Amino acid sequence: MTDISLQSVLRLLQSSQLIEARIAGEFSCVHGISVNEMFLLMQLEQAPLQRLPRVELAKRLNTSASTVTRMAAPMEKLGLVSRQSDERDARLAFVVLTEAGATRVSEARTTFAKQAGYVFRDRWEPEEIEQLSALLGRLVAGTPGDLS
Amino acid sequence: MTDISLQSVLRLLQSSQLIEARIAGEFSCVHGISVNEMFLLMQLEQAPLQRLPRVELAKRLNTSASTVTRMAAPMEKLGLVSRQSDERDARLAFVVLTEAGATRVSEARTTFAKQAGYVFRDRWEPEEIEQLSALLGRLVAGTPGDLS
DNA sequence: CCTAACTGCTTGCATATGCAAGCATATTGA
DNA sequence: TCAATATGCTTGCATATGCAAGCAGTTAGG
Repeated sequence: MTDISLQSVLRLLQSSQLIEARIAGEFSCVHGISVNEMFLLMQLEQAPLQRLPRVELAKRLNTSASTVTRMAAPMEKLGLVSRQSDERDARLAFVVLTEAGATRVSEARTTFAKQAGYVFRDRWEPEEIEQLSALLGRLVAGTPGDLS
Repeated sequence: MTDISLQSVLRLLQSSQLIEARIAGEFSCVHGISVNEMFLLMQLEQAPLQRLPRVELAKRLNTSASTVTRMAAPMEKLGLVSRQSDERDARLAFVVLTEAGATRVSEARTTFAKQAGYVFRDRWEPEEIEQLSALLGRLVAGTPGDLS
C-alpha cells in the first residue's frame, strides 16, 4: 500500500464500523437508548442551558434536521428531553435535556466507557491510547460537535 | 476527561462520521457507486479468484447477509459483479468481480485516495499520518475484512 | 439410508436516515 | 409598509439496513 492517507482513512472507517458493531447491541439493551441517542444527549449536556435548537443539534451530530426531529420525538415521550420555544424567535424549537435525561446519559456514559475500555484491553499501553486519542483529536478539533 | 479509552473511541466514531459525510457525496456522484459499494468491490478484489460467498462477504463488510444480497443485485445489473454457483455445494452463490468491476474499483480508489489526502492536507506531517495508520492498524488487525 | 440439525441465501417487515417540498416565522430591501 | 428572501421545523417519499422467517441444499447420527 503506497498511499498512507488512503490506508489511514480505510483503517479509520473500518475500525469505526468494528467498534460500533461490537458496542451497539449490548449498549441499547442495557440503557434503552441507542448510541446515537446517547450522542444527542451528550450534545445537550455540554450546551449552555443544556439545550439546543434542532438545526444546531443536527450540525453537531453530523446529521440532518429531519433526523433530529425524528430522534427527539420518542425521547420526549420517554421524558429524556423536552421541547422549549424561544420568546424572540417563534421558529426555534429547542431540545432541552431533562433531569431524567441527564441521569440517563450519565449512566450510559459509564457503560460506554467500560465498553471503550474493552476495545483496548489487549496489548495497548496507556501511552499508545493517549497517542491515538491525540491524533484523532486533530481530526475532530474545531468541528461543531466535538464531544471530547 | 478522565477516561482516555472513552475519549479515543468518541473521537474515533466522530472523525469517522465527519470523514464519511465529507467524502460520500462527491464520491458517489463521480463513480455512480457508494463508498460501501466500493468496499464490497475491494473485498472481492483481494479475495482468491476475485470472488466470495455472500455470507463471507457479509462478515468482511461487518454487515448482514441480507444487506449483501441487496447490495449485489443492482451491482450485478450494472455488470460490476456476477453470480456464480459452486459445483460442490449448490447453496453457495459467489459474488464475482467482473472486468468492469475491477476497472471501476480501481478508478474509485484513486478518487477515494485523493479525498483521503484532503483529510490530512493541513498541518499533518507524513510521520504523523503513518503513526495514526499504525495505531488504527492494530484495531483492524486480524479482523476478517482488513483492506489495508 | 433417512431423519434431524445445520448452513447459505432470500424476502417481509420494521427502523433509520436523507432530500425535497411545504408551512410558519423573521429579516431585508425598496 | 410590504413583498421577496431566508431560516427553522416537519413530513412524504426513497433508500439502506437488520432481524426473523422461510426455502433449498448439506451434513451428521442412528
